[in-house]
Amino acid sequence: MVFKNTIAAVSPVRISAVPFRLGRAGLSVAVHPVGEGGQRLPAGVPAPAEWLDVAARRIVRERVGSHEQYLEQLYTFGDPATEDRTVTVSYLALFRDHERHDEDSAGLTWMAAREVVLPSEMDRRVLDYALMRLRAKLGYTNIAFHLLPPTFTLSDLQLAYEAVLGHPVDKRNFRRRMIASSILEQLDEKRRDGSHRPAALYRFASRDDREAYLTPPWAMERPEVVAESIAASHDSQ
Amino acid sequence: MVFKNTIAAVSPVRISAVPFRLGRAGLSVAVHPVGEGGQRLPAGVPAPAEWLDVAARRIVRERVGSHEQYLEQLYTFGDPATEDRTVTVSYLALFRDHERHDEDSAGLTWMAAREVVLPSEMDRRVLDYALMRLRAKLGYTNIAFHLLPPTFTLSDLQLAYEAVLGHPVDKRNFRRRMIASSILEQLDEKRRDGSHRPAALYRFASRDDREAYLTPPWAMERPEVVAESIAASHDSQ
DNA sequence: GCAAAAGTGTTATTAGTACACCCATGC
DNA sequence: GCATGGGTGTACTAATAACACTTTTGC
Repeated sequence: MVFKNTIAAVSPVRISAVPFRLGRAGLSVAVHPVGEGGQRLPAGVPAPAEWLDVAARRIVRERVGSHEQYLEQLYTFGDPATEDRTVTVSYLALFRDHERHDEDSAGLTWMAAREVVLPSEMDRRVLDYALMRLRAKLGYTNIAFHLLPPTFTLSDLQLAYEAVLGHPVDKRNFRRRMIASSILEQLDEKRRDGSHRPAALYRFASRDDREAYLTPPWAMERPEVVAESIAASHDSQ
Repeated sequence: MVFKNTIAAVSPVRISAVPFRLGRAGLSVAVHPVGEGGQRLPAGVPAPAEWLDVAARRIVRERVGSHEQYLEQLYTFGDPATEDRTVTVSYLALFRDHERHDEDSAGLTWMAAREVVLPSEMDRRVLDYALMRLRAKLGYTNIAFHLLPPTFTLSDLQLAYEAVLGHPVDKRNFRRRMIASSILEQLDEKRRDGSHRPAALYRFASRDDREAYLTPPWAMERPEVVAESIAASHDSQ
């Protein structure tokens, strides 16, 4: 007997995003103010014939008013508490602080992550998970770069790590690790911005992030790489 | 202006699972035969008022005919190729070989992973990703245990790793690492199963998997502190 | 006694951690 | 000349990787 993959029921599908950036106040999230001092995460609905990841990108850009530097699907929640069996697909989005943001493009504001108050249980779950993933990924990917401008100093980079992690890291060990990783490329210019020694400027040496792990290669759009990696995962016996 | 999180459209939501177990032929997948030598991954639809993870568990148990040892959500795909905008939520499921499986409970059969032929593009994506995640997780979690019976020898465990990874690992380093991790507990009994020295039997010392996210040591500080800091970053100031 | 799998240590290399002072600049 | 952040090295410890022989059993 062969089972039919029958599709019987339908559910509303919702996309919910956590847009992060690094501001003067540290790690910030873009939220919609709602009610008395509460906020809600930006969300939306995919259009017909639209991949979820494409829909997420569109929704994030519409709401935030600028282009994200990084987008990653997190987790999908089915909430039985909702009458209509809403399914929420959550995304993490990273922005550069220096990019122009139409602050009020959609009633959206950037708030320090620790000051956000989310009345929605689902929103809290999504934010918690996004933060956890972001922190974890600092350790084994170059994800932090997506929060920084194209050129930056090692101190900038370290501050980014500390802002996300929530605790200080050792300067010498940090710099050694970063330089050893050889994803940084030192520029000739230096940045002079105060009464102190100028800081060397860096940029990323390579475009291809190795966020390989949790993000499937085909979920990121790099056709050639995708094919190879999928092939390899079967061959390697 | 405050944006409404309007839920306008609905989509069929489908759950697709990759049930793995370790058999004599190495890593096997449970599939439905379909067409001429092709297969399809087991799939189903969530019921009303059912969490996705609960639905996935139910579907996997119905199809495979026994209880999975481990279940994890993988990725959610919106396939614009389907007329009705089907959304597929994919899951990884691990089974113990020795459990009784109603082989034909739903026309389902276990096949060596490398021999599976999936006509569906979506099915191939899901299987590829499941395998990638399973392999990656071997390295930093005790996920392999869910593929083994309650008691096992170190050789069993090593064979499990090798079957999933697809390459041999060093016996002495493997045993040292496993024992050092102190998640194993040696039993008094030994297993005699051939004309050779009997092997010591082990079981898992703890129930709680630490699939703790890939948290690098230097991002960690002390465990409690991290927990606090995650909490703190949400509690409104 | 021999086949078959279990079990066991050492060495070399690499990665991580802790820690404190001098350097270049603007004012 | 002093305040400010930029930049540097060393010693200790822990983790990883490579590598081959002895032990216990069934027959």
